[in-house]
Amino acid sequence: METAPVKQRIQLDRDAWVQAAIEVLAEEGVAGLRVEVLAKRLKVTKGSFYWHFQDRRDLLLAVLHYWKDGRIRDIVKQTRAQPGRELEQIYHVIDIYSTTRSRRGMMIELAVRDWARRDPEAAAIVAEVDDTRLRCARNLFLACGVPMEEASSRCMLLYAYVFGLSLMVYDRFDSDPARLKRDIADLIARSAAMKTETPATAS
Amino acid sequence: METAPVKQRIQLDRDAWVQAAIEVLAEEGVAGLRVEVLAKRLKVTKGSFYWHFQDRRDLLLAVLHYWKDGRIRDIVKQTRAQPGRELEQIYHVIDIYSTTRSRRGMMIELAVRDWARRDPEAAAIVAEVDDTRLRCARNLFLACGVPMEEASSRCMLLYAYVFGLSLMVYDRFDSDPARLKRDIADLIARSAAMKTETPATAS
DNA sequence: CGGTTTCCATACGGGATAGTATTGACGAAT
DNA sequence: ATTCGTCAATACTATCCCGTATGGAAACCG
Repeated sequence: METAPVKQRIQLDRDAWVQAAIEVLAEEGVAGLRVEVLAKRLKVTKGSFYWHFQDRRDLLLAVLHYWKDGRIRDIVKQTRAQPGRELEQIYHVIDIYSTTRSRRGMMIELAVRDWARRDPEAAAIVAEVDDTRLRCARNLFLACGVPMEEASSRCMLLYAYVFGLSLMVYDRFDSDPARLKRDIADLIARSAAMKTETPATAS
Repeated sequence: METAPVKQRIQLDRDAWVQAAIEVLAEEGVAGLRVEVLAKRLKVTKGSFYWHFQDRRDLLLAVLHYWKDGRIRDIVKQTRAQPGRELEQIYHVIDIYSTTRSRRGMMIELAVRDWARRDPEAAAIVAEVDDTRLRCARNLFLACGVPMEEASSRCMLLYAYVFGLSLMVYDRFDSDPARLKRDIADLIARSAAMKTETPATAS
């Protein structure tokens, strides 16, 4: 399980810093992502950090690109459906984002998006990810027989919903959040234009 | 237009600080809300601040409550419809939040929600606001003849959508965002259970 | 084995910020 | 006019943090 028999280093590399940075990002947001804090977490000093990175900004950009690559990899995987099971896959995508299961991923997602509201470079990365996501999801709708414009509307609604949902605090509102989410998934996914009428609710 | 003929003070009071704080909050987020920065913006020094507030936390809580009151006031106003025009009002609510017109308000909204992700007190405030909003919006759906559970789903979808939308960067995705938003509004507002079939798209 | 490279520790300067303590200015009441 | 209460300026301490400079240890190379 060693990375390489020759040249095994127990030392930190750029990637280790980026990984830890993403952890902090999820917990504290970009504002809490300080190099000395990060160094303490990795049990080294800044001396190490400034060896691997030019400055703080350098780390932030690395985090951004690391996140982007991971997201896009996941997206294409999640939106690849066996022919005929596209609707099922749509439900699956909604489910992935709206459950507490992927809490960590959503925390990172929200931290990056908040970051992007004030940082053009982060905004550009989010734009790429969103574009990919929307196109992939739209293809699923198209494969279900939904016309282009409606497919666009529905996939946009889908992603806006899942991100917005994790910004809300709705404990007091509904006693059965599971039912709520199921019904909302139907509102998003079910189109009159669809081939399948009563889809097996992919759970 | 004077506040009071007697006792007019040109000096700062708590409220002036809170107002300015919300301005900074919109621009920089909670993390950027520092007392010295705020003081500079108001052209005074911290000496003034610590007279009006116990500490930074004191200001933050004041901001939170000020925001809550304003939100709830707006919500009840926005969701009050003349009988028979409830559907129109639903479209209006969607419109309010999804246009760039109310950009400032949305920036504050997002800043508070990001804040709430790490601060229990902020989360409690957001919970109150969300609960009020959801119930008010649900009443609109109910008034349209939509059954309870569907009304719950649709109003939740409504708010999650508008917040999520302002987190996304979709410039490249669609060439006609106006049409997109219109169609999505239809997906959210239009129910099979509705009395009115083809509502005049309140623009 | 000695030199070189790689990675990290330490020490330092400088800036931003929270909070306190003290003083000062100004208007209002007596 | 004197006094008092209100609000703000100044000065100071203590942190936290970025970035740099420099030295040191361990691995690697010849």
